[in-house]
Amino acid sequence: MARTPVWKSIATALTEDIAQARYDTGDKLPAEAQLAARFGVNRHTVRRALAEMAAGGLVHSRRGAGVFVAARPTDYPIGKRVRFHQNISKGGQTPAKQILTTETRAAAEGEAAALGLAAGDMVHVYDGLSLADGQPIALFQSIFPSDRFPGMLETLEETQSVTAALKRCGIEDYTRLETRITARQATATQALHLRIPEGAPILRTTGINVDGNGQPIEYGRTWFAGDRVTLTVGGDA
Amino acid sequence: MARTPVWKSIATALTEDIAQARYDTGDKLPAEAQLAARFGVNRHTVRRALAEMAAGGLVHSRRGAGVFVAARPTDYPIGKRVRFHQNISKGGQTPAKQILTTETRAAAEGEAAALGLAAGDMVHVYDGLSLADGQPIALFQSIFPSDRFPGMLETLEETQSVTAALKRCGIEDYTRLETRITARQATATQALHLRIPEGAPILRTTGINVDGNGQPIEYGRTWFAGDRVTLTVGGDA
DNA sequence: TGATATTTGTGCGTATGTATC
DNA sequence: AGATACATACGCACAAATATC
Repeated sequence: MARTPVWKSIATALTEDIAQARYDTGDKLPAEAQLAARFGVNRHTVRRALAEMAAGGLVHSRRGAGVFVAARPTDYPIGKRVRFHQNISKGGQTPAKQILTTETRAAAEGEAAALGLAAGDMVHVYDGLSLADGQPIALFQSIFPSDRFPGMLETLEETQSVTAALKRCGIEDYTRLETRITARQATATQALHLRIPEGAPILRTTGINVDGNGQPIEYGRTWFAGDRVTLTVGGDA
Repeated sequence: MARTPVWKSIATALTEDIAQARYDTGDKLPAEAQLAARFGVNRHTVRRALAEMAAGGLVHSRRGAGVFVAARPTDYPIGKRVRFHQNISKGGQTPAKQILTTETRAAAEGEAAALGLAAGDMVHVYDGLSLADGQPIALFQSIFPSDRFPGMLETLEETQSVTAALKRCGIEDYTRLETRITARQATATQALHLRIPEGAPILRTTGINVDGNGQPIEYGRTWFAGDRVTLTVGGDA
């Protein structure tokens, strides 16, 4: 078996340092020469690690000045009420969304099952990109029964907010039944959107949101950039 | 109503076979030609069924080798009470643990902070491997304040159970404060223990367990093989 | 303002192990 | 087995941008 490249372990070590807030956002990392000394390697090897982290958007360097922490991993609470806008704002970051596609089509088998629909029933599909402080955090796909929310897509394109769109459809509140989490590797398209290297770790969550009567109203899948997000369970859930 | 396609019934028949453990994980299914004979259909029809199952992740095929039963992802509930033995048994699988190392040493900075200790206080460290149905699913490290649980390591080595060891130390119940989840890539050593390719996606969770008075008693980190585990939040949490 | 030290960016050369043809 | 390509890692030198006194 091939052993892990030194530059990769250095990258994870530094990533860990940043995640554990040993370096804060905006802080300058030690100079490359110092890091090379600390890890006992050549400066090139440190540079390879920093390049990887820069590709992931974790740091950025300024010639003559130093290497700076671009972003600390965002905390994203998972619980009964999952609201993107709230989650990001509460962490002191600025949330934003980009619509990739919206369409209305027949539900696939798994989608229909999740929403309690019959196979072939129509659904609204909302593909998008979530950002925090301008940096892409996650790709998501939200699926709604179109029977129940006929004119929903227009509101969604206006406000980009699931909560707002559902509210206009008469849903005052909704809660998350269950969230399922697995780890995957980024495909080429995912990597492109999230601006991470291909094959980088991805947190995939799937969840079903229900209205007050326990009726499923949204089947959502989200692919988080693993380096930039920490999902949290409990605490304030 | 159109009657179900033949390929679909074949897919469900084979899925049933796998669910009833007639074929175990990792087993090779009979060759497509043999399956075609068994079901009395053309090989193309069998292939359509296998394609559906492969899309669902149930099997995967290797050209020239055969079609193999993919490991069924283990559901692992994350919530207030996280118990490895319970979690695995409830899913109908057989839990097991392997001790890798146990030691008592001074706490690192982050560990001390998590447990509410002073820097340099002594802690018990328990490194191990968790298995379900004989297949490794996670590496873990549990850290306990040694002041409070002096003779804990012996019990731990006997029973391999955190819950049992804590019980013998007078802790009847404990709950999880918060769980933090990120995605990483497997290092060489992790890959070796978990028997996954290096760089494969890993789910890393960190959590703090507290006693009835909210006093931290365990700081635990776990690295799940992302392909083999689905963390679930809510539902029965 | 201006000289100087620091720090990143770039280029070239060398060596080694691994995978592939 | 041999040839070839590729990734990793080290070492040295210098250019360019920035910080500091």
